[in-house]
Amino acid sequence: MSKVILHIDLNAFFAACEVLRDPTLKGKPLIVGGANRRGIVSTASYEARKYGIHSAMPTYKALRLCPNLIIKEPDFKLYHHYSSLFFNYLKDHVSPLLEVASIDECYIDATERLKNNRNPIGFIKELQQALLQEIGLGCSIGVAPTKFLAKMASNYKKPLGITIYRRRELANTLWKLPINEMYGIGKATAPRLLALDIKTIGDLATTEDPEVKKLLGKSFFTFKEWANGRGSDEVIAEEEDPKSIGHSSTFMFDTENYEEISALFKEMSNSVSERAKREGKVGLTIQIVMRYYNFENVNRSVTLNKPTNNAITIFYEAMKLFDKNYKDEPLRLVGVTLQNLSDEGSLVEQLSLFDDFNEKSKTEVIIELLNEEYDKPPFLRLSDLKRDD
DNA sequence: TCTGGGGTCCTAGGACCC
DNA sequence: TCTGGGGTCCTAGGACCC
Repeated sequence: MSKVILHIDLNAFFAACEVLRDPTLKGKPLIVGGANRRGIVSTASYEARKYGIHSAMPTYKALRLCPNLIIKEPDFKLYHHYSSLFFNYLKDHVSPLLEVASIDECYIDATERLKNNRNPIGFIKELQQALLQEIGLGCSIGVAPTKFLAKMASNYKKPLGITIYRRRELANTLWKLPINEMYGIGKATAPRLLALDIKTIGDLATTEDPEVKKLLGKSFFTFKEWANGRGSDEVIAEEEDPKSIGHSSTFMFDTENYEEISALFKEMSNSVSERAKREGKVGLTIQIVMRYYNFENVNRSVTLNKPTNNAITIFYEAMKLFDKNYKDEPLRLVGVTLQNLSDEGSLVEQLSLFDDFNEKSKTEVIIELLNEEYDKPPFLRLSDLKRDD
């Protein structure tokens, strides 16, 4: 028995929130994004899109396209507020069987809710209107028997679209779309599929070409199932535990300055620690990312003996990774991520505090204490001190 | 004046164990 | 002599999504 899955996607969500806070912005070209020299557009209002402005475009380019563009720096507290209103409204009025897909989109299993409804499309139209009138948010809704099809359907018409994908009509609907519009196929894979003569989603749905299988690996079967209407229809209401907690930041200007770099590592480590503590998580693995001036990314990670969310430990391990791996070239971004997360206070974490002193060399502990005491970026490199003496 | 920041998942090689 | 094969963990890189 087929289910009725809805995918609901808020239109230009961040920009819409800004308009709700300041109604004088309504109808004006507006973006939410970075306002500094390295900022990019996160969301463009539909008025701004008329100028050719779109997400991921550098802000200075957007400004060139539309000199009287209004720029708002992101305010995630505001967005989370409206996001919660949106999800709660849907849980109350459609079904609690709601899966959050991101801050501005979700899946709902509406099978039960629509079972005895003689006019399900009418219900969905009214829902869309109600979200607009009562919360002030426009959305596009996809209706289909699987999550993938619902997602593709909501994407088909924006803003304020309602699109239905039925299994028996796929060959005349979904399959006609160009391959780059398929969820999961991005800018690296699309051209390679085109080179293998896979031009549409229908081409992928029906191919058995071994070259295509080789290119997509395990995903080949997943994508084929999706495109043929046999993807998952399980809407999972529980929110999942985060698998990693990370922060990264781009320098205003590329830098090779050790003090500047370590100061940013410290700031990122502190943010990671704070958030991990707030969420009651500890992590076993600490990863850093260094992005060089030429966009080359280098990741390095280390797995500890015991999980942590301590700011000093995270910072210290991050700097050790940095010292060991940094090649003296200008950096544009650094980041710190805590991985391999578990719940704080779980058994694994209850190991003796004395382990700190057994597992670390005296030098390491001294550096930690110094940094703790003065609460400033440690301009000490580990190699500046002699080990274990 | 090129290109943010938050994530998840997959692949592939090497270490290590049995 | 000069060599197996499976499983798991760790690490690094990359694709993709919002």
